[in-house]
Amino acid sequence: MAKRPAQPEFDRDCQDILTQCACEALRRTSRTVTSRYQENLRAVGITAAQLPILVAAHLMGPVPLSPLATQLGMDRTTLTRNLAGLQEADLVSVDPDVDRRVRLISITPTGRRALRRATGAWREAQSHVESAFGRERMRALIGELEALASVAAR
Amino acid sequence: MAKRPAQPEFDRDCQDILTQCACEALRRTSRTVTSRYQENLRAVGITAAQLPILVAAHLMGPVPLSPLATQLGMDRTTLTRNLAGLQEADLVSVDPDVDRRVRLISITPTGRRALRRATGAWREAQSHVESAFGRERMRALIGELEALASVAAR
DNA sequence: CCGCTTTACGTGTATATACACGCATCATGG
DNA sequence: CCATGATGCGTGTATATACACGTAAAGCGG
Repeated sequence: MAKRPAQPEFDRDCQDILTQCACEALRRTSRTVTSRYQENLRAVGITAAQLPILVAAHLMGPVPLSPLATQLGMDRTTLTRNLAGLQEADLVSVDPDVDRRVRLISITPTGRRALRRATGAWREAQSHVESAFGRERMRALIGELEALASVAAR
Repeated sequence: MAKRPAQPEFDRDCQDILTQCACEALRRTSRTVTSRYQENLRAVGITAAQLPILVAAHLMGPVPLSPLATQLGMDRTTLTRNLAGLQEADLVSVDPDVDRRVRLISITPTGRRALRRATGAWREAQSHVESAFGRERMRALIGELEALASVAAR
């Protein structure tokens, strides 16, 4: 029986999805790198997703949920869910605002102590990666990631 | 009362975690870019995480689960869970091997048809990003991501 | 052939992510 | 004031991710 006509376009797309797709490359690298950092954070008892939330809560003081989510580039509802765990562990507090629609996020004293230990663990992981990959090279890469995010943002 | 002694190291780390951390930059960009691609794939009925699995199953023929997970740079158990949905939708099949420990993954005819429609939707998203970000620039970025993943891999 | 190790995999559990939908509160024009 | 639209959030649901642990099968030395 005769073979189907070749569809070089389709085959090329399939290859490209594994080797040239920005989404897939990001997701894959994200998985791998997250594991590395998370390994260090495990001893501190916080996750790779919680660390930036804790930091932002520390730096932005009492801040409404939505601006915090925007700052972190994550969905508002994702932040709501992630905050539940941090609140449970008494690392952040969620308080009412004068505007009663708003919930103000802030870091707690316990959270600040955890953050101090976390930054140490984080710097270890960061240093390892910087050493192996190159400090300036990583700065450049992160700059490109920000640029790509800007392009992809709506 | 006297202010606590400044801890410039801690404050710098906090800033760095938001602006210089490879993990956070990757996770954030990954979220944003995934949304963009997923938006296009929605019409096809598959997710951004499912697409590379479908492609790899297509290209690697009947392949054991673990090598497939390695190829995709994801945890073996994550792939198991993700395959459940694809199997449910009859896009991939999971069959026994002569070695009865092994489960062989392959794409189904239905999966191949879905993949054809998906590649079209994917190329649209990919083209948009390439246009806005620069084709060669994106190639370079993806190369750097692969290099970083190699560094972070154990 | 048998016991031990190694390999390939699934499951329980926990967290992460985000869309669709709905609710309460605020602001504003009349 | 008050109706109406805009704003800020939570919840239901579905998927994604991976660690810890357990199980079955294969390999292997004796």
